[in-house]
Amino acid sequence: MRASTSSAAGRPRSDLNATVFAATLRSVHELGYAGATMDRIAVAAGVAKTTLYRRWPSKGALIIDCLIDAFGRIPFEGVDRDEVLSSGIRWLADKIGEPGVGAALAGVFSDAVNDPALRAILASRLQAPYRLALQAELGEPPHRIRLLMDVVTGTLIHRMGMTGEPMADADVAALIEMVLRTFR
Amino acid sequence: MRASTSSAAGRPRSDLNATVFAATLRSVHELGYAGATMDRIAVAAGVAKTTLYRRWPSKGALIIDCLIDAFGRIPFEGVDRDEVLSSGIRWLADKIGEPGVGAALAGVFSDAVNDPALRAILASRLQAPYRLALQAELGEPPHRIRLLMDVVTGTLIHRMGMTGEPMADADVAALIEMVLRTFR
DNA sequence: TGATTACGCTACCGGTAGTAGCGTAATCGG
DNA sequence: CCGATTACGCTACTACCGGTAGCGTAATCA
Repeated sequence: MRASTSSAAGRPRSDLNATVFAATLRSVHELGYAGATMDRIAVAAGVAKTTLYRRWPSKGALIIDCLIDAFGRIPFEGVDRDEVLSSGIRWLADKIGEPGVGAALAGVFSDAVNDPALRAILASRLQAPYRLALQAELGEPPHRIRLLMDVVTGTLIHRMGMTGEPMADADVAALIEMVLRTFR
Repeated sequence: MRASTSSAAGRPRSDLNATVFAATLRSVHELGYAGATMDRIAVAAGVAKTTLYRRWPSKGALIIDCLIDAFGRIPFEGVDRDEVLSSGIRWLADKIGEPGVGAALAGVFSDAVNDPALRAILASRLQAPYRLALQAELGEPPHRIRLLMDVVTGTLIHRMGMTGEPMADADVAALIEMVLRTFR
């Protein structure tokens, strides 16, 4: 018996998720979210556009999968709540500062504002895991976690969107200070 | 001598800014930011699409002017900093909760993320006046005001974008509480 | 009345997300 | 080795949107 994830018959999918994700972030970094068209991403990945649509139902879904891959899991570090919170916020700020990640997040977020289907994917696949992990780690009620995520993510994205640059370290420190006063 | 704003010759512009702004917010409210196309806004306003483009250079510019009109000036209320801050945050939350305003703001914000020209308009025409007013009212250094606006606006938009609904009063109160702990 | 400017209308361009269909390549079980 | 099956590349296509060009007409002023 073969591994259950591999179907028995037919040509297997070539292993190009990593290639596509890298090409996606690179395209977004160089051309912006709107400029990173599906055609260009396909060319950058050395893949046919139709192949992208065989694997992801829409551009938004591709970007979200790309972001899930880019973010990974939160590395909870530290012993007390202060350290966990501040390291988590710094981790998110750093990730958003990586080339393409912040712009991709802001772009797909804004697409999701008026696309309920995409919003559902974004909320369930990208945000929910972190919400649950934070809830388990901090032991706060759900609405507190929601507010925490709105404040941290919203602030970082807003800065990125208004300036085009990720938030500077000094301001991240001020944000941490502010959050700690409420959630410590 | 005539009023300096009225040029001497030619057919005068008909007074339809208010009509267009109302039609814009209505369209965004009913169809979302992406669904509110320039064609539809024109039809909703009873105006030709070319007339819109004679007055606004782009859809984003129209939305921004519409938002400037919708927001107006901050009504600073209260005697001490606590009252000024909390009433200001509540005012912004209420405005964002008005039909179409939140979606329009989120939509144009996301357009601006990857359109530097639009971002410049957004920053200078919509955000700067409030930044200066807050600076004068609170007497805080510029980077503190920037952080304050990122936190408040970012949080409200993020909630709106992730849920499709404006932030509930209880959470607005919690946001105010949090901001006051840092900026009081 | 003539010059000037704004408006409505139709038609158009360039570009983007997403789809259809075909030939071909890669893998399986027999 | 062979047929079935599935994935891939490619070309062509649709539908839609932001934005523009050009023309006839309406409104205003000198």
